[in-house]
Amino acid sequence: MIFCSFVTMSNILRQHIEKIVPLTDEEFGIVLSHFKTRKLKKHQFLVQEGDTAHAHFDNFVISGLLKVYHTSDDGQEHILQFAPQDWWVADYQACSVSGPAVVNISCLEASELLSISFENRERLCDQFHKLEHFFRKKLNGGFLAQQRRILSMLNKNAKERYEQFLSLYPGLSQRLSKTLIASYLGVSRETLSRLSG
Amino acid sequence: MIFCSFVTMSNILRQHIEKIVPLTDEEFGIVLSHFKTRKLKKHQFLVQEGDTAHAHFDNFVISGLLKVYHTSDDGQEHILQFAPQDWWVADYQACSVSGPAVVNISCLEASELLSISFENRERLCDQFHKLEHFFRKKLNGGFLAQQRRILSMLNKNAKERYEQFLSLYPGLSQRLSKTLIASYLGVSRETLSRLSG
DNA sequence: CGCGCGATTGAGTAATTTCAAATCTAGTGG
DNA sequence: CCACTAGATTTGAAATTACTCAATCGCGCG
Repeated sequence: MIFCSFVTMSNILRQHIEKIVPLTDEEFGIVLSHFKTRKLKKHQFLVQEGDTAHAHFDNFVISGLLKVYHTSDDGQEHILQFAPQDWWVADYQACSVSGPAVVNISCLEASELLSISFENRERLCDQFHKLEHFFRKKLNGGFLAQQRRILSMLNKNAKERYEQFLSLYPGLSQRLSKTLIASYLGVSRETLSRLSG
Repeated sequence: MIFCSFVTMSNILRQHIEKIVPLTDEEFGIVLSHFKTRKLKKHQFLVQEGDTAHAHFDNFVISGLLKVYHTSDDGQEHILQFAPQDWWVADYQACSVSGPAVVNISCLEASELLSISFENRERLCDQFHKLEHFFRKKLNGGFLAQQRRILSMLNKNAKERYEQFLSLYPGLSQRLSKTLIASYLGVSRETLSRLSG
């Protein structure tokens, strides 16, 4: 695993934002100053259920892969989201309620992030209309993805959902164990195994 | 069914927005000028799958009740959202892709709406930072609700999902047939019937 | 080789669906 | 007031789907 330099990470973030809103050098400098870099190893936690500090609230993934999940009383993991490079990942629940985290976020691969606290993100949105626009557009994309997922859970059986997952995220499926995909799709790993053949 | 006057409808919208961002009279006047009122009867469609016009893209429900749903090939309805008074309802998919509508939206009760076109909404967001903020916050709430719903589909069995629905939306459940609730929860109406007893 | 981990397979069980029939309920007209 | 109808709900029974638990397989690695 090769790590990026700070300059490289900054450039990746800038390009990502500028797909939606253009920024001057000065503006981007200010934006960037609100972020911190983080490097996490495989299996390390970004957020654990019950955490009360939101210093690393919203996270842009430069490299690596994370999972957002909830553990039910019987110990089963239910995956809400995978977050590969170029995605944002957060405990979105904690943001509005600003109580303790209700989900876990951990690394499936060693990962590099640019993290921003909840307060800093809101400050940026206040200060730069452009950034409020950027975050709204991003959120809109996430909303649509979730809506599609809900529809596929209402609509499709396990096999169809699996095929849809493979075609939606072809690169991702190779980096995930079938067990992980199963707990994203909402089926047992045994059932998924019987489907693939 | 008693209809509201235009002034009453305006006030409801203003109060709704001002829960998040304060507005001057002048600002609200401009905002309001981007909306149109609509009255729809029970069973009438706001959006039908395949519609290409987005003149009534985003809709604030003053009174009544609507459902957003998708019909699968075998004719089954799958409900993505119910929209009672004080909620927003849109074919969110159509907004980003701006292609034809992929869902149906129809009235379960006679309804009064304040509708805004996609273009007008984006114009408002451009013109007033406050409104971009407002819509981001609203979207965030919707995102969280969807995330909770996904989790409950991964997490809970039919009975638990039903009980959660009843406790989350106590007022709504009385206005909905069990068939409708079933197709929101993703179970057959027969199964839901067996659970309630 | 032998260990560990993920994936697969088998068998029995539980939950849900499907299709059909019966019941209930609200509204209508005689 | 009563009969009648349409729609929604409930119930029954068989079929399907997915789950659980246990055993086995396959593979990379020390």
